[in-house]
Amino acid sequence: MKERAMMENVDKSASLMFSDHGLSDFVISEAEKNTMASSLGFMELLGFHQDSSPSLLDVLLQPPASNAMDSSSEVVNPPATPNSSSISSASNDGLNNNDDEQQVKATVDDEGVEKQEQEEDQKTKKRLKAKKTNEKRQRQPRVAFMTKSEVDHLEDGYRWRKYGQKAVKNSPFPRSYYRCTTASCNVKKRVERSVSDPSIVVTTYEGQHNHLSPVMPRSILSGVVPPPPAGAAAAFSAPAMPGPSSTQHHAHRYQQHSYANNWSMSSNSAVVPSSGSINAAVFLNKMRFCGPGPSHFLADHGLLQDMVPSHVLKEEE
DNA sequence: CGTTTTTGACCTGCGC
DNA sequence: GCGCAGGTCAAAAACG
Repeated sequence: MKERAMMENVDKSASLMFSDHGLSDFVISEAEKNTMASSLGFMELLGFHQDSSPSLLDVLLQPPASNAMDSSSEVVNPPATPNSSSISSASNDGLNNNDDEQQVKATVDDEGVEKQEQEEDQKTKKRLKAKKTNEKRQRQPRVAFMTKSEVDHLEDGYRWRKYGQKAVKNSPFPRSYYRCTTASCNVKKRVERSVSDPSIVVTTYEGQHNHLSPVMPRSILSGVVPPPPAGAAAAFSAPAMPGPSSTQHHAHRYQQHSYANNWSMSSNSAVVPSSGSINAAVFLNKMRFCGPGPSHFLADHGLLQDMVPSHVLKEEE
């Protein structure tokens, strides 16, 4: 049932993507902008677009402080997730009332408690040390895209390990945090559902894979794949179709996604037609060729055949 | 039994 | 300084 509904939605879907690779000229609808802003915390994008101030590249490459978070609104929706209780950190009152109990424990098991405290201290110090050594946590350029999908975690050819989930302000849907499971690869991605259209999954990649996709089909790996371009789009340096691997159980629910009917890419003017029938993995595979210059674009080797120039799309409308 | 997910706690940065 | 929201950690639970 749900799947059929999905299929019906596919063609009229308006998913969208933006990257830091030459997207200074990117065009999205008002509704999409709102969705993006609320879903991703890229509030700056709105201003950026309307004022035609700095390019998206500039926005995304800004120092962490400016675009890392969205803390603008004051409305707090009750999170609809089981772990929402994590927000209750402010309510220490009840805990403090246990002072008596704690004192008794202290007299009975003084040493144990002390040990525990010491351990916790050490843990905290460890954390602080680790963070100090990293100094200002460097935030990598990010790439976000929206995909119409029933499943939250879209298969993109890489293996991800979930390391966190948070309730998102103004959204009933939680945001999940994933890290690439490959050692020494610190690519992360965030996955959340769009507030305005729950059938849309917003995936934000951060960082750059330093390895090939573990489930990359040979046909894609061989020859066609040049070294990944620098920057966030390389996070998808070798995305794979959700092929006949162990990931197929995801794949069968992984709809054919269409992409923004208004999506453009700087001078390349590439737009994925809304009637397109490529899925996210293929789309990402295309993206990796959309580097700084036209040469990247032309390096498509046919993979971009279902992208059409924006003017063509407009004529069709 | 190894790997992944869940989830409460904690940290950081920002705005007021 | 405080509160809030985003992001991360890590122990425990769940899973294959």
